[in-house]
Amino acid sequence: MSQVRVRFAPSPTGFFHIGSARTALFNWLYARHTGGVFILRIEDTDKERNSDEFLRLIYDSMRWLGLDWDEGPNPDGPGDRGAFGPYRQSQRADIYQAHLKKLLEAGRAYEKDGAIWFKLLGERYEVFDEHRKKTVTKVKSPPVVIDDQIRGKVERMEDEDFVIFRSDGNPVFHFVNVVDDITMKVTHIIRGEDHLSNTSKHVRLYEGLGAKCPVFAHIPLILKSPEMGQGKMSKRDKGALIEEYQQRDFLPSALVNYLALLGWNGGDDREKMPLAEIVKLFDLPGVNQSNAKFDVKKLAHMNMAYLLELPADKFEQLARDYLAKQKVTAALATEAAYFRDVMQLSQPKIKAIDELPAYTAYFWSDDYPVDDKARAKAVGKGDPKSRLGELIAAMTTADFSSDGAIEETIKHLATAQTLGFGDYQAVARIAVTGTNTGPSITSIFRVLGRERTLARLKRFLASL
RNA sequence: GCCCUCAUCGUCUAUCGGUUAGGACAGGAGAUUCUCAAUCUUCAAAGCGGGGUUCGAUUCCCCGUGGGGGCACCA
Repeated sequence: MSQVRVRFAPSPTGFFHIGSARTALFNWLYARHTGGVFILRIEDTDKERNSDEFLRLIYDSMRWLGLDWDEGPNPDGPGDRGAFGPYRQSQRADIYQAHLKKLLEAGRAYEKDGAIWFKLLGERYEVFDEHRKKTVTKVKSPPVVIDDQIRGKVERMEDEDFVIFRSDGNPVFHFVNVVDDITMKVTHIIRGEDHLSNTSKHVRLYEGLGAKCPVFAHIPLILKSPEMGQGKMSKRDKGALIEEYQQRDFLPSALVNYLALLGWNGGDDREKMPLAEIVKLFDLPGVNQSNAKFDVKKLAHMNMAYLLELPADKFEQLARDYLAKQKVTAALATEAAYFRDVMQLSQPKIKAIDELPAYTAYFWSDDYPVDDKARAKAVGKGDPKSRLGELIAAMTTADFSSDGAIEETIKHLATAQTLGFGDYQAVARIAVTGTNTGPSITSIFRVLGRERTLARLKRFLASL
């Protein structure tokens, strides 16, 4: 069998969202699985709504997700890669004209009301359409049968001629889509189920143009999560844009893994899988038929799982970039070793990189926010003044070289006062971090060092 | 309104006629522990309804119901 050629064909008329990303991913996975070709085609025939900004966003999002294309526009400059270009519809006008000419000559297209219509084969009759409140011309023809790789056989009646060139001279989606797929030799069309009803038109166009139909595979749609409401996920929904996850520095590998699982499974219970494994297992029969609701929580969990196993130096770099982006300059100004220590404490504790600025604030400056509720709670029980006093005394001479040493010192102190470690931990934590959450108090002491730890403990004691 | 499509825990899903209906996220409880996470153990949680077919249906068929999509000189 000849090589698989699939395409992802977005139009730069809006933000790049989760649904588009998943369609792109499934096409990419199928190409990689079969050793085929993945084509990126830009459907920018709608001049009114196109923008370069959105085009840029498509390139950026695709590259961020790691969905590299074998053929398509060159995102970094003019020109294309691939032998079947150009890959932007706005540059293919002559190709559409040539195909239109073919249809015209074959008597399969005609002009009416300034537009050009595709002519279906069969006996014509007039009927009044109640819903549209007008008389329409119908054509008697056998139903179109689509043999869909995911849906099975789908029958649909296509019984009205339809416009292929608007009166302004521009071709419509159905026409350019089919012409491009023919001329780019696309073998498998993997796209959202929202196109299933259009497919009968496309099949007729293939026939009209004397081309063989590709294999169709209509994948289920991604719906809003229950919190978002009802219906198909749209660009307006919160959490629907790829850009958002990119800005929050989610790990693309986690997002890709999550997206792959939305409507597909590899046949067993495994969910978290390396991309290579997904590529190996991915196939069209493994794709579900029912729509899936997007679950932000599960995505967050996936991201955490990937974050946890990230090599420390990668995490550190990611953190540095994010903190720079968020203009947390105090963090970037710290010594490399100190920065690394803080990151080592943070990596196992946070779920996403964007928690980092708040999670680590007290490491960068002595002027950090204090959680009043946590403060009241920590100070409200026992004898915080005495505990702080004892702690200051003990820490003045303590060994700060390891967590264990600090822990020993505090435990020793606690035993001497017939108290527990916790009696010191709570008040120490609020004193040096301003919060009641975070890494272990011993490691916070160690990383902050004796000077800062003592200064903060004293400052807090004085405020009581 | 017409056409297409889908239907298992709250959510994502496994099961390809015979299972104590499994896993994951979220939720509850517990363990661990210096807090919070993580981790481990554990609990609760599902076959939309009605007809068939069959010795036997979550699984196959039909009818409802419900969800989703499409019906443009948008893509």
